[in-house]
Amino acid sequence: MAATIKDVARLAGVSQSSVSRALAAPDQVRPATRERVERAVAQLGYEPNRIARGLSTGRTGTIGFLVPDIANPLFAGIVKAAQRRAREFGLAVLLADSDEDPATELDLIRTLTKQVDGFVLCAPRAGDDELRSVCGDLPVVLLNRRVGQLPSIIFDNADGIRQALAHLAALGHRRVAYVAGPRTSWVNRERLRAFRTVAAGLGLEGVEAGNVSPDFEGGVAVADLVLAAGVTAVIAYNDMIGLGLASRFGARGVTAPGDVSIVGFDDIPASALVTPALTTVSQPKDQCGRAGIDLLADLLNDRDRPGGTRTSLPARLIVRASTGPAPAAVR
Amino acid sequence: MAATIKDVARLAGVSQSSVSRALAAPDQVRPATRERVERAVAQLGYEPNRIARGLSTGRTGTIGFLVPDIANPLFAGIVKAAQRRAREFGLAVLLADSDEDPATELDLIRTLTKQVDGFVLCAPRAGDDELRSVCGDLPVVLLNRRVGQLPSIIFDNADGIRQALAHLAALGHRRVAYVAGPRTSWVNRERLRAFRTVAAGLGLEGVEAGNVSPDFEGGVAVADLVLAAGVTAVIAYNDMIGLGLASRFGARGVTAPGDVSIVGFDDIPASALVTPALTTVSQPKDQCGRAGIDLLADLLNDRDRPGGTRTSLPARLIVRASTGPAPAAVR
DNA sequence: ACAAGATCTGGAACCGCTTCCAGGACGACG
DNA sequence: CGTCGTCCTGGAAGCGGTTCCAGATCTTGT
Repeated sequence: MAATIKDVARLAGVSQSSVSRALAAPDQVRPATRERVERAVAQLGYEPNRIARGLSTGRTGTIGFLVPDIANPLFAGIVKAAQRRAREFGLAVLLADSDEDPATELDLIRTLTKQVDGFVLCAPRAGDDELRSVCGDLPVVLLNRRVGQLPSIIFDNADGIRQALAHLAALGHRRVAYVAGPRTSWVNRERLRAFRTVAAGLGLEGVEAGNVSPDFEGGVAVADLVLAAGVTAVIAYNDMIGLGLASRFGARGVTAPGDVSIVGFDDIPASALVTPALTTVSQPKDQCGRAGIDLLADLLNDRDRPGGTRTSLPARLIVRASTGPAPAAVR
Repeated sequence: MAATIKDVARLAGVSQSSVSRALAAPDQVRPATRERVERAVAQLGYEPNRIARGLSTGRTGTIGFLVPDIANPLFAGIVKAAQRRAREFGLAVLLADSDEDPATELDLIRTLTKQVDGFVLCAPRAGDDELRSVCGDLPVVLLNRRVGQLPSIIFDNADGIRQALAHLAALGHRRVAYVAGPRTSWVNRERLRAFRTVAAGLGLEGVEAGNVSPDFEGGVAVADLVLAAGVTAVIAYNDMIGLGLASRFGARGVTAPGDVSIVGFDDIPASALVTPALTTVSQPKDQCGRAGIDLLADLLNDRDRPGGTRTSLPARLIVRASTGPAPAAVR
C-alpha cells in the first residue's frame, strides 16, 4: 500500500496541511518544518496521488491528444515530439485516434473531455461549430487547422504550395494538377485554395482531381483521371497519394520525371526511399508537436503569450528525383 | 458547471446512494426509483466524474501503453488497433514513448503507474528484473516480449526466421547473414537465437552482424561489413535496416536480388514501395494490439483465461522482389 | 517589554463518488 | 396477527488530497 499524506504527516509530526504546503508552496512553511517533511517523504517514498489531487484541484495533469491516424508518419512524428515535451511539463498524454472519422472524433473528445485539463486536436476533421461547442470551455489548441480565433499551430500550406508551383513553373510546366485529399480536411481545403491563387498568379493552368483517401490506393485510383487531364505535373495532397500516382503511372508506362513530375506533401520516410525519390513539401513536425504542447501549457496556466496564440510554421520544398523539366513536346 | 450526483439526487428526490446504485447496479433498485433517476440524469445531462469515481474505487479507467518509438510503423499500427479496442472497453489510453531508451522507459512506467489501472508494455527495452519490479502488482501485459510467466503476446519470431531461412535455402543460398538490431531488444535476441538453430538445422552457414540501431542509417552503416562476410543473403532485424542495406549495396554496385538477397521484418509500408520491393516477415499488428487490450481487460476484471495468458501470433513471410536465386558463381 | 503585524500552523470543510451499515417497508409464513 | 426474511433506501464514512480560516508563534518597532 502506497504511503499517503497522512503517513507523512504522522512521521514528520506535523499536520496534513503542512505537508501539503511543504510540497506545493515550500516558501510558505518554516525551513525546519519543510526539512522534517522532506525527510519523511524521502523515508516513505511518498508520492502524491494524482487522482486525489485532481479531485480537489480540478486538474488532472493529463491532456488529450487527438489525431486522425496515428499510423500516418506525419501525425506519429507530431505525437512523438508532443509526448516528449509534455513529459517535461509533467503532463500525461491521453491518445485518441479518430480513424479520420468526424463522428468518432467528436465522440472521442466528448468522452475524454472530463478527464483532461485540455486538448490538442491535431488536424481535426469535424466542422468548425461542432468543434467549438464540443470542447466547451476547456483549453484547446488546434494543430494543422484553424478555426476562428482559437489557438492554433499550422504549417504554412500556402507557402508550401507556392514553393512547389514555383519549382514546377521554373521547370517549364504549364499545366499542373492538384490531387485533393479528404473533403473533411481543412489542410486540404487550404492547399486547394492556395493552389488556385498561386497557379493563377504564376500564369499556370490548374487542374483539380479528387477527393481521394489520403493513402496509396487513393493515388492509384485517381491516376488515370490525372493523366487524362493532360497535365505534365501533379501536386498531391500528401506523399502516399503521390506514391500511389507514381505507381499507377509506372504501370501505364508513364514515368516520372520524364513524362510527368510529381510533388507530394509531408516528407514521409518512404518518399526518400522509393525510385524516383519523391519531391515533397516537408513540414517541421517536431516543432509542431512541441509548440502545440507549449501553447497548451501556457493556456493551462493562463499565461498570456506575447507572440499571440496563432502560429504558422515554415514549410520547405525538398527537391528530389520525381520532378524534372516539362516534356519537350509540350514545352 | 457540470451536474453532480447530488443534483441528480435532489431532482429525482432520492438519495445520492440510490443514484449511484441506479447507475452502477440497476437491479438493486426498484424500477420506479431507477426511472426517476434516469429521467433526472437525462434532464441534467449528468455524467459521472471519473476522477471522483477513481478516488473512491481506486480504478481510473485508464491504461498505460508504452512503446519504444511511436514513429515506427509497427508500433504505430499496434497502438492504433489497441486504442480502438480500448475504446470499446471504455478504457482511455495513456501513451508513453520511451525513445528506445531503457532508463526513460522505467521512468515513464514509474510516473504513470499511479494513474493507470494497468499497463501494456510493447517491446519494453528494460531488463527482466527491473520490469518485474517496476510495475509492482499492477496488471501488466507484455507485447513483443516475454518475461518469465508474465502475461504476454508475442509474434512467432522463430517461425518467421524459419520461413525466411527456408525460403532462402530453397533459392540456393548457403551462407546467410543476420543483421542484429538493438542489444536491448528481446525480439532481436529471439530472432538471433532462432537464426542460429534454424540455420544449423538447414545446414546453412550463419553469419552475424550488428548490433545496429533499427533504422535506415543502421542498415547503411553495417552494409559493408555484411558484404565483406561473403554472404549471398541477409536477414535484417527489421525493414528499415533492410532498406538501409539495400541502399548501401546499390551504391556499391551490388544489386538485390541479383547479387544478394535481402529479407526484412515487420512489413512496413515503405517495403512494398521501394525497388526492389522488400521481401519481409509480416506480423499481425492489429491482432497484437487488440489481443493485448483483451488480455489486460481480462486481467483487470480478474477473469481467468481459458487459453492461458501467453499467446503467440503467427508470422508470415511475404515474398517480394528483394530475394532471388543465389548467384551462380557461389552456387 | 509590549502591542501590532507578519508568518506559520493545525483543524476542518470540501472535491464527487462508492459502499458499508442500519433501519423501514413489505410479503410470506406459521 | 406477530415474526421473520427480503428487498430497498438513506445516512454517513471514507478515498487522498487542497485550501480556507482562525489561532498560535515569531518579528519588529518603539
